[in-house]
Amino acid sequence: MTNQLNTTLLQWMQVVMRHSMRNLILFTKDRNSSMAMINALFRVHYKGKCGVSDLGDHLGVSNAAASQMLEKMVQQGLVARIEDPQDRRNKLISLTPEGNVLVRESMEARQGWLTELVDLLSPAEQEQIQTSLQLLIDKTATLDQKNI
Amino acid sequence: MTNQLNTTLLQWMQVVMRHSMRNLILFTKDRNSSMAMINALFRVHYKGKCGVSDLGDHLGVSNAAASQMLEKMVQQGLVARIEDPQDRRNKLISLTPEGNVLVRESMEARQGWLTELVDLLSPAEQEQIQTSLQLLIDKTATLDQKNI
DNA sequence: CTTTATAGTTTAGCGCGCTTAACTATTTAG
DNA sequence: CTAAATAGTTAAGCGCGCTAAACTATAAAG
Repeated sequence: MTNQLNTTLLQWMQVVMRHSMRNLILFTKDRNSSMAMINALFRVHYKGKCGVSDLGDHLGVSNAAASQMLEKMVQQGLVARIEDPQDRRNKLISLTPEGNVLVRESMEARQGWLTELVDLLSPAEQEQIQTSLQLLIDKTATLDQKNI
Repeated sequence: MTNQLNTTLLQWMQVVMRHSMRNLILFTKDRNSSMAMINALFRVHYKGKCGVSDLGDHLGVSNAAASQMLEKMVQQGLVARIEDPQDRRNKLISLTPEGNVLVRESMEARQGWLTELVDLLSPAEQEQIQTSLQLLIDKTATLDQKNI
């Protein structure tokens, strides 16, 4: 808990936050989007198909709000909303190609400083960090499998 | 640009995003705050004293909007707003102790999964990652000094 | 000094996103 | 077959945060 790596991770998150958050906010403004929409896109991107209320729960809003937001996103062509053949009360939300593009672009919008950062590192340093991050990514994946 | 580390960093950012963003959104709701406020707090936390319009520029809103937001934050006791003795047209925004607490808590709100993640790592792995992240943090600091 | 520029505040008005509540459609339970 | 439960949509209303514009106060320039 008072682990040293924990502290370092938190510091690193602060650095990431400081550099990326502003870009993300400006990005959502630029694209007539919102934090909630981007977050929903990421959720669908990761989970695959989602229900309307499921997304609402995830964002901490009512299913009415989620339904309204998704209607907008459908009109913008970011997601598809099709009836679940198994249970026709459900709607399955999935990403369209445009939605996938927006997910990628929202990442790239925050990425600018990262390429500058990488340029400051020697090849050896890059390789070491590469290995470390890959480890974190893999371990997070196993963590996620437990927690659904 | 098509660097491998770059790709990995982007992947890692995606992981961080997926796990932290929802918590942050829920955190701002819980505290009667907003992404803009949290972002402003982080800016002041990092830069020290800021002007009103400076913060508005940073968030991509008018100085009127910034002034209104800061008025709210002053009332909430998150920031102090004092006249610059050097140029009395300026107001200097700084964090109060409460503001500092909120910065820290907003980090901790996103941290939950990180401690779980660390628990999955062996001491050797932890040390390697620790070193790598510290390197990233240090290099970012030198990067920031150039870009003000 | 007077003029112009700069920093911030205040006000009015507008649009957006949320909630509640009523409604439709489908499925499950009795 | 009817009643209850579940998933989603729609409509009305409300509050919040934004902008534009007018305003105050201070500083810099002519």
